[in-house]
Amino acid sequence: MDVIHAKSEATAADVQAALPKAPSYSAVRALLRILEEKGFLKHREDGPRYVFTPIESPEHARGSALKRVVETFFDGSLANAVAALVDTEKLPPVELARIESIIKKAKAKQEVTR
Amino acid sequence: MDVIHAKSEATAADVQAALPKAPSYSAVRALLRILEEKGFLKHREDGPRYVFTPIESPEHARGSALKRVVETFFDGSLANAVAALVDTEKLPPVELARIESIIKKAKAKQEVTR
DNA sequence: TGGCGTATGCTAAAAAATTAGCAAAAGAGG
DNA sequence: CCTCTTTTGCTAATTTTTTAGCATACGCCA
Repeated sequence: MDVIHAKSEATAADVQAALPKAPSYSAVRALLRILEEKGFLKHREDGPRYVFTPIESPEHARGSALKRVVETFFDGSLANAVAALVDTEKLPPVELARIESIIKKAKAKQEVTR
Repeated sequence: MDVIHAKSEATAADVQAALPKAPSYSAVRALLRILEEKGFLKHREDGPRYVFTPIESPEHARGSALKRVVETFFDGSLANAVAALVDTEKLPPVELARIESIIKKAKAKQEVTR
């Protein structure tokens, strides 16, 4: 699932290649079929092969994946999460600047609404 | 797994209760046993019951879970992720302030090192 | 157009997860 | 001390996932 979200779309071979502990090709194909039956994926035919895409919109998938991690591991606090990543990774200055600017905008918006 | 990370420790009943689409109690017990065999969990006995805890440290689990989501869904950019959450949720001002302060500190640190 | 590589459809078998259920042990509370 | 509840140990059956493999279809390219 995540593989397909990450790539937007993928074939059975793509999924298998992207998986670190890849099961057999047969298993991947079966799984994709099942995920489609369950309504998580759809496929279109591209020449000889099936290209699978998620049903869930990227925006929604992103939001819920991130929210879940923040709630599960960071006590629901985005600040905690940011702190962890800032600590671990050396974020490029551009990233820092962007985050800063996002926060500023959010604060400004709240000022207005208040 | 995530349930146990979220709670730091949990019994079979805890896990089942925390799971939205909970399988049977038997399945939960079996799964915990398997996860322990595979080296993801350990347990201690607390009176009559087993209390399971993760092998992986909370810090490490947090870091990799977050990093995975950021890479899978946000193109590796923490800024993108922050933007998404800021958009979706109305973050409390305290959170915004904390993030801002974290970023400032990170920038300061980079200045020095440069 | 003929051959080659790749993908699917399908089937059957093997492995793993899920389930149910009962006996036994431990703690709690009267 | 006895009973009730909770939880594990264990077993057996069912369901689901994973696997292998073959026939068939499609596209590519010499």
